[in-house]
Amino acid sequence: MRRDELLDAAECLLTEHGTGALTLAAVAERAGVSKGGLLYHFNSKEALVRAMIERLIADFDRLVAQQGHDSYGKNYVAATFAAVCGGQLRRWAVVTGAAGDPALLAPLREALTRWFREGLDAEADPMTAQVVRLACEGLWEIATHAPAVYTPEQYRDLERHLLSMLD
Amino acid sequence: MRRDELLDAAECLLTEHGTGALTLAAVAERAGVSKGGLLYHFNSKEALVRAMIERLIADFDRLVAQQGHDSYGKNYVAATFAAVCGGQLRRWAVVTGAAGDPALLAPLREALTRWFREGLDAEADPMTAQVVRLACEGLWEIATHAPAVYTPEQYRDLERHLLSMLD
DNA sequence: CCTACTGTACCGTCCGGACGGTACAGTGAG
DNA sequence: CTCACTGTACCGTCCGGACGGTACAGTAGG
Repeated sequence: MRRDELLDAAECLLTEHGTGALTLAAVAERAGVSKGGLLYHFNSKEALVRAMIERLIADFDRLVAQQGHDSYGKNYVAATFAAVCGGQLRRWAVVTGAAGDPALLAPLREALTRWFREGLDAEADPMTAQVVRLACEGLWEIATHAPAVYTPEQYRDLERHLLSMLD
Repeated sequence: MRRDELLDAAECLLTEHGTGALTLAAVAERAGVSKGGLLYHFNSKEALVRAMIERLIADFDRLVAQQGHDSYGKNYVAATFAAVCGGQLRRWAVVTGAAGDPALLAPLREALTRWFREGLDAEADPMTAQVVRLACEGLWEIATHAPAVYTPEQYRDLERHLLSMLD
């Protein structure tokens, strides 16, 4: 699908040069496509950003589902580390892209609420489970903005520790 | 200081209508000032955003220093909850404003690293201390994007719990 | 007389979006 | 086999508008 390559190009621009660089012309050039070609797939800039948000949510849901633990909470932790350590840090970038118009963030807000509530009743210690999920959120922030804070080994230790907190 | 009112106006626009609404004309109008008057204080849009970032960092540092606990970690937790529960959620908005150019975020990245490392050696259980700080980061995210997740009482419980984790 | 503005008029640039046209790979009728 | 037609995937150009920034004349307060 050429569509995905266009979304990739948009994400790259966002992560590398910020929202100011996210123009239709720049995305098109990055993807090796003309501006007209880009607008064929996404008939407005808003549609492009919306698609980025939707793909982001779908990808993470898929990642959670792929983990093989025995609770949603643990799968969520594992998916977070898989994404963060795998260098898939586009989340922040995509979100800033959508920050131009708060309405575009609505699907993400909804997803965030879902990620936070799902399977919480099944947890043995709800308070600890919440702390773990909050820590996962925080991890995104740190990995994106202050990656020097943790080494790969520390990430592994942290993951193990968070998973053990859910036992 | 009139300068602060201008920064307030810019933050309001950012939180309410997103980065797309942050134009010099709009900020001036919101603050009841002419565009010329705004440019008298901040001679470019970049300078305005930079000032917002700097004020954000300085304010949070002050808030941490105002807390009366016996460790930096606890003061950090208390300051986070004070800011989040007090409705001071401009952090996210300000950051998106600066996301137009990643270079503007450098001071914030530095502050984030500092907030994360300061007093970590003095903690009895470093791993737990890190989890607590990560959870604080996550709290910003949740409070900003999914405020319905927690009631005021849950915030209080969560704060008490995080503080107790540092004992 | 200086500081802190106001107000207006304006410029150059950039950006989103619209539009018309092109190439080409099917596909189904006869 | 072929001709007509359809849908997909683009290209190149153009325009209106918004935005950042400049310039400058004026003014009210201390």
